[in-house]
Amino acid sequence: MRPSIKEILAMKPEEKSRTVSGWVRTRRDSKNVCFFELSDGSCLKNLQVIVDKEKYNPEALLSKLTTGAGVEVDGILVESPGQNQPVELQAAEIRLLGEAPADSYPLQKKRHSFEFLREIAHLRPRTNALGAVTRVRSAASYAVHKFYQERGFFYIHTPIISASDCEGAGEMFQVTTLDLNNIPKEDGKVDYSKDFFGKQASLTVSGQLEAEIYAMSHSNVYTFGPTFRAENSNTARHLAEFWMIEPEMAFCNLDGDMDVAEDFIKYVIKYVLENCAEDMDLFNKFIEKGIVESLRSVVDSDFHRVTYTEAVRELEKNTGSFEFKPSWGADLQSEHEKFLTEKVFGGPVIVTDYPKEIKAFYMKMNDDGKTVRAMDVLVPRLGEIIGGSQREDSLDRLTARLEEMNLDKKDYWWYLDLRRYGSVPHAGFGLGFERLIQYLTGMQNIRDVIPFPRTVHSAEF
RNA sequence: UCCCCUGUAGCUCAGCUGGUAGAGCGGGUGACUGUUAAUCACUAGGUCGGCAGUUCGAGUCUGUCCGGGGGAGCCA
Repeated sequence: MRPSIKEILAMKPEEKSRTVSGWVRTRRDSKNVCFFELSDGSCLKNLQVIVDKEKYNPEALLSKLTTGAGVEVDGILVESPGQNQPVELQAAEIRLLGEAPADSYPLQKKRHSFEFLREIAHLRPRTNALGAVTRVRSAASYAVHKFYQERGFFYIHTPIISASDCEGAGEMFQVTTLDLNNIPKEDGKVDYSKDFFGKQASLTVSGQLEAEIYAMSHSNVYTFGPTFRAENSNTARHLAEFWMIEPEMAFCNLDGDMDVAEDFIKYVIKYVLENCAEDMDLFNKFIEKGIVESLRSVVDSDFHRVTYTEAVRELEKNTGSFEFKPSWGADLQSEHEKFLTEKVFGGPVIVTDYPKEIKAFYMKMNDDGKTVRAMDVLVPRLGEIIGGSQREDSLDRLTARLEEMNLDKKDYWWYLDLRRYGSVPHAGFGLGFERLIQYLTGMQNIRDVIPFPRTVHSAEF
């Protein structure tokens, strides 16, 4: 393989000729020289190529070196007299591989709005910002695996298609091979015995319950895969298809859960700051001023930890600044979460021990009988980035909770078996990967941190 | 799903109380000490989101549909 532009930019000037390939980002022309910059996506910076027209002047070809064109250049890497780059390529021969006619190519050498770029998601990774997001997302993915693998966690592939009917974490996308124009029915209801799986099936909304199975055999496990929610939500932080990381730890209580969550977020931040410095600099300058400094301080300080009850008490001191009055028993509003992270604590906050009524059936009950061992990690700008809990490991209490919430025990037979055989304390959480990328980059809309966003009424590309 | 804002040139927008359209950038052409958001000059681009209505006259007012954005809820 030919060296990437990232590698070439780190090289010293050399005598022999080399070949560089990439796409033209910008061109500047004057009488005797022509400059154009090449990108191959390997880094934010471009390689400047200079054509000395007195030595080499393929006029017809130069006019086609417009933004977006794919080219191959033979030349010598020389020291650059310019200010912005240590080296540049002195072109000896240029081959146009694929032109990009300037009168129709949508990307121009100017700033574009993210809204516009979303409409051309097939071309937007060629821009500086989206290109940087792409590299940061890749680095963060690697850091996720690295963090868990270094700690002896096993990566579990939980199913994408779920027929277990007990996830209940949100509206689900149904998966079917039935002919929707001619649905088989029995007693007026859909006859799912005729469907592919012989029962109703959906895309997963969480891998947690299956991850718990493996936590009960391999102690520490994690999942990292796509997740689907058919909610009709229309915000800058929701997707119908998103990626979620869900660790699950046996012999672990809520405190251990919080420790892992905090270490995990800090680890990924640190990894990205160290390995994507150039891209982070772009976000720091143009997307969210000061983000690098604020992320650094997050790495160097402890997350604040408060109980739900304490948080509500804190909010009640400032009732005046809210549209919705905080009150014990009600879920925290977005404005409350923002207030806690941005005004009260000025950084990430972990809120624990929520009222059982506003949390899922599987969370471990506290001795007070009113609250559960839940925790949400809230961060500035975004709000909730992690939701987790210690799981109820008592068969009796879990059964009682199912009954209280009118859920059918039969649907949870294998989940209850985990409490019937060798049940031990365990805990875990779910982290929305795109929200983490938003947090890292400062990108305001979640649709711009995933290559192909799926949202209500939108599944283009 | 609810509330608010918005839809004018390829892009980002201006267009006051109704009189059939402008800028910057981008494109093209030319000029130009090696430029780097290059610079300078000239130039071509628009059934003003769709439909219907009020009016002598609608980009501008009304209704409606479609698209986009922000906030809320649901959550990760």
